[in-house]
Amino acid sequence: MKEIFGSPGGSLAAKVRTLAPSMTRSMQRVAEAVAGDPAGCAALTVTGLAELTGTSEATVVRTARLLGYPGYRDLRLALAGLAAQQQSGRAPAITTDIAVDDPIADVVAKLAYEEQQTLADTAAGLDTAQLGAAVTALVGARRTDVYGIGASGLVAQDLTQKLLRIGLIAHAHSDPHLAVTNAVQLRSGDVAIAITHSGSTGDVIEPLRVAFEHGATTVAITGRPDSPVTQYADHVLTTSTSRETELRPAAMSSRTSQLLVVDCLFVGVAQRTYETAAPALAASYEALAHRHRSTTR
Amino acid sequence: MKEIFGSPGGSLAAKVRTLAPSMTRSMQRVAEAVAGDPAGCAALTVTGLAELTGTSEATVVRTARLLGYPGYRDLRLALAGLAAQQQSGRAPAITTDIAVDDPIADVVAKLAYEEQQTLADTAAGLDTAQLGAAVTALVGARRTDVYGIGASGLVAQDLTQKLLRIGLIAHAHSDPHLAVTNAVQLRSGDVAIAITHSGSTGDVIEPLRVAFEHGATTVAITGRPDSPVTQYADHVLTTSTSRETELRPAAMSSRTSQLLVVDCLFVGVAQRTYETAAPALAASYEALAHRHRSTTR
DNA sequence: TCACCTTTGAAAGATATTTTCGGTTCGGTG
DNA sequence: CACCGAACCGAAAATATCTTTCAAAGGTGA
Repeated sequence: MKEIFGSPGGSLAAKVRTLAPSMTRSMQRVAEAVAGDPAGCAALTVTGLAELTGTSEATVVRTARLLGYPGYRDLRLALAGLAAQQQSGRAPAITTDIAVDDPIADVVAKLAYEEQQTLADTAAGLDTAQLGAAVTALVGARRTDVYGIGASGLVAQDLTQKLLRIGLIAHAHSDPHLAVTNAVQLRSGDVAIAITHSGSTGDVIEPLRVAFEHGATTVAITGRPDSPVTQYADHVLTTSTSRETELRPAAMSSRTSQLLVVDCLFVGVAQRTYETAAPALAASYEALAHRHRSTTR
Repeated sequence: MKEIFGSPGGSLAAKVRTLAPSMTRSMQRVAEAVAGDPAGCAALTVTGLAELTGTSEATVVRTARLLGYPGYRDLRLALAGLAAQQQSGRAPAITTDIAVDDPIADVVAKLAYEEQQTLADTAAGLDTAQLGAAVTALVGARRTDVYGIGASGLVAQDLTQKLLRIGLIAHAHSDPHLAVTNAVQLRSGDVAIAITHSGSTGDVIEPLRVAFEHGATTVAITGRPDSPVTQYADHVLTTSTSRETELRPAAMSSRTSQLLVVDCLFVGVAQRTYETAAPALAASYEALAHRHRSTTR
């Protein structure tokens, strides 16, 4: 029963134990060092390992051979692999909240992890039928107004910027008065989108209501599918709500979630209007090129 | 279309993407080979890899250096580690680009996956020392100016909003003239942050340069660590660059990446100023409460 | 077009690995 | 106790691999 080396993680230590009896004293010293600290040994050259174990290069090579490798070089590569595996094994230790005294590296890891989680949740919870309907509405719209305030306002602008780039007519409003004033102009065939995490931001609901009553197709992007904003929404796109912690305000994850939804809308629209969207994207890219100092070689 | 990139090999693929622009043609060939097949390349000697990529040993070594290793030997060890990880680790999860005729559900899944990847890459590539230094500068700053244009402008605003919420004095500028005008006011102890994916946006570099020359501590958040903007930056925070596809403009992933960096800055600052930040966050939360109708139906 | 700078690979130089080979140790034997 | 042979070991030579140098090729801007 011979095993294929390379795949099993702990096979090296086992192999050392098995073969130890047939090893000479100095070879055992080498094997021991290797089994004891794969990562450390992977960083050493033959000479280094020979010195560490108080033996010679020749012995190290002999040991490597006995362990089944063509030479020390290959043993070393295997050790590096082993070390990496070991390391990755103890990676998922980032389940706790961010603490005040977390080192900065942990903060990065935890934030990244949490945002990834948020994305996964959002994708899983998004109703693709509603999304498709919203895309259809956008594609056929004469004009599109997007309402959002605070952090959601930035998302609204993001969506607007993107839609403009593919030739749609879109405006973002963060001023409630102007938003309502503009909403009055909307009529059937137009689209109004409200972005609010809580779903209860009056300043955003109001323009959506007006748009709704004027016959526009209305979309709500919210984390609360049962909130007030949805009563005026033809289509509701639900963002995920992750628990809020003291150092990580809800705004952070809701933003991530909202942006994913907005990206989906954008790509959906771009797909459906590919004929015009593709050249438009290319054109806007071109137009920006001269704003960048040329650094490309 | 082009090649079907397998699952990205950890952060190496990301590093390759980030550094690709600053590579010469033949170095790119090498980098591509390495990123595409870490396991295969780990089995090759310098000469072998040089032949495989149709280049010379010298070029291979140069590439290894650029990727951050002292030489090819070390790159090779890293590759072996990567290969082992990849093999034992999770399923390949191969993704193809978003196609024009992808059903909407696929679009959601692919976008979510790619953004998650972007987050992981960003976290892996972020220099925590630089991040820590930037946080320290922010904590001690009299005032902070943030420059960003287009999509990056929204990120700038996001950062500003957050910093304001914990009591720091911060302004976002997307008007180049006003940005410069304000930059002149900055002096030692102040902080200026430039956000630009390409690193070559003149309108953002200019105010940073002015701030730099007036003695402010300057930070650049960019996807191109070797771009012009970095010459005026005391601290450089690198965002990840994922490959751009027709339906997924670079702006999308760079935004995700930038936001993570910005969040890290924010949380870092909040940690260090916990005594004042915590009540400030609570207060702003309170202040908003009455803007939300309490109707949870 | 020319001058200048970048990129590149061939080959020299430096390291690391493998092999060779002779000395040493140890156990047995006369 | 001296001797012998086999296994063990490491110094150093031989080889393979990696790194550096340098000059030619290729490109760029004036």
